[in-house]
Amino acid sequence: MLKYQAIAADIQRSIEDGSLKPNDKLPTVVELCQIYDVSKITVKRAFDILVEKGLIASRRGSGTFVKSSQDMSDPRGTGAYIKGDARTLGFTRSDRARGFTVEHQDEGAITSVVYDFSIVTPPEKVARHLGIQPDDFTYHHCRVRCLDERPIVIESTYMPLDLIPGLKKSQLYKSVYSYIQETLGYKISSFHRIIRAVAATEEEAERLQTAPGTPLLELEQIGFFDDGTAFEYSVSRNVGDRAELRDVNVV
Amino acid sequence: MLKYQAIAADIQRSIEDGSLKPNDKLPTVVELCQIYDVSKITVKRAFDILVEKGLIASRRGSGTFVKSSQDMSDPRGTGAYIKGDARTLGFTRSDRARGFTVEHQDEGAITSVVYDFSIVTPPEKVARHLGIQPDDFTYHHCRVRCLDERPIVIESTYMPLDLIPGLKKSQLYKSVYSYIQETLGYKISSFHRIIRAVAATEEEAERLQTAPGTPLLELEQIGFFDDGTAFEYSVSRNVGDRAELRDVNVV
DNA sequence: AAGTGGTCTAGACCACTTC
DNA sequence: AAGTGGTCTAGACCACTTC
Repeated sequence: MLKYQAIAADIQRSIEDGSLKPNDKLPTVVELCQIYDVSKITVKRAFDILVEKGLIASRRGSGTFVKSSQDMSDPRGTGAYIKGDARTLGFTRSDRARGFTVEHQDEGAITSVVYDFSIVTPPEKVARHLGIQPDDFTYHHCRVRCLDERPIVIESTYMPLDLIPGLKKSQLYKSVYSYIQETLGYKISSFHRIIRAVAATEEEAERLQTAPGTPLLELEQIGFFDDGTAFEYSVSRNVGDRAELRDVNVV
Repeated sequence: MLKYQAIAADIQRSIEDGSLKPNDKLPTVVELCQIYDVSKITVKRAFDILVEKGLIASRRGSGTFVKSSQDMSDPRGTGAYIKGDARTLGFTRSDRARGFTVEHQDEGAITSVVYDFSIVTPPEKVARHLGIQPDDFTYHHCRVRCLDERPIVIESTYMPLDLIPGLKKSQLYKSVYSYIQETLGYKISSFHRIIRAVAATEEEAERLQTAPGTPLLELEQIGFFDDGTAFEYSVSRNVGDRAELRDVNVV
């Protein structure tokens, strides 16, 4: 682990276990340089991570402070939410405050129903977003993911065949991302997303065990490897009252 | 403007005007150091900005490349969308590709209808999120914002009275954020958000000129000054087929 | 072996806040 | 005047890719 990540993780731990309380002043940058035996720029990068997470705020001339707790976790008791970076984790659910999330795939509470898994030529729009030709083959799969037997989201995903050889239906019941990252060794680096509210169609309503017209949170998304290659185009629709998306937005 | 920001802006300009095309290789870090007469870490920070925006990707050992264009602007032709950081800009609409947005308040196309502007004691939940006591006074306002006469979003906002003296109803027809930043001199630094899909109530439907039950994109949001003080709690509900939210998510 | 980007140092210099 | 965080340098060292 890199030094600035280690320092950020260490400070985050102090905040989460209560040794640093809301509005507490952190040690100064120079003190932290001595404590961790690093240079200023390394402490600054650690701060950047925690500012990005919404945990601290710095004031030039006066110091760096723990933000007053803004515990927005699971306010409607839905028991499930999607974090900002949830797509890399696969499906997640709320674990504790501060938006910290953990995978629960091994606990058996999260299940998938696969409605389609095939190799097709993609729609023109999908081909364009993936940067491939319309006659290049892609995997297409459609699945519903459930938390404790309750359908949460229906996803439709396209991935270029060339990029991801050997994908099998059985992987769809687990995390496709871990297959890509661990088995194939690619590094997923970013997602471009558009978020909308839409009404459930009849088919979606049936598969999601809800009524047609029910509000769904739609995520249209393109995933990229760290070399900038688009590896995935996906549209997922989450049942409005069973999922939500969290975000920390630094200006 | 800081050096790394200037370099990032310069490279972004080259990408947008086509001098750098998708998949083109940028000059190496060392070359850019010479071109701009800066050190490596400054070039790296410029790269970080552009990676964050989804414009470039670096590959250790081989170079830095322009991402293949992922033009997702206004795919449904709604003519209006909310960018990731739109809340600081106030209400915005699509201007060009790559998610670049501009304010259009001076063109008269964006209008507001204010349904309520009063000083009240906040609900318990709001007080908690703002870090104030339930008997501390807050401004409360509810308004509908329209693009070309068409209602897009209904907002309900609470702001602590103590923090923002002198707010008048007339400001609500312009941007409250510019009042806070320019007139009062505070610096807005971040927002915590939860995004959901919900159904329009009868009252909302009437004010938004749509049908009850229509899917709305809800943003529940807390805004912070750069010293970590929460200055705003707001819930806004955007008509599903008239607005969308964009996002670039770096893992 | 040569070239690439990423991390990190030790310290200069600056803007801003506090006293 | 002293203390705070933010930017930036010049360069070392490293991990990785390309040839």
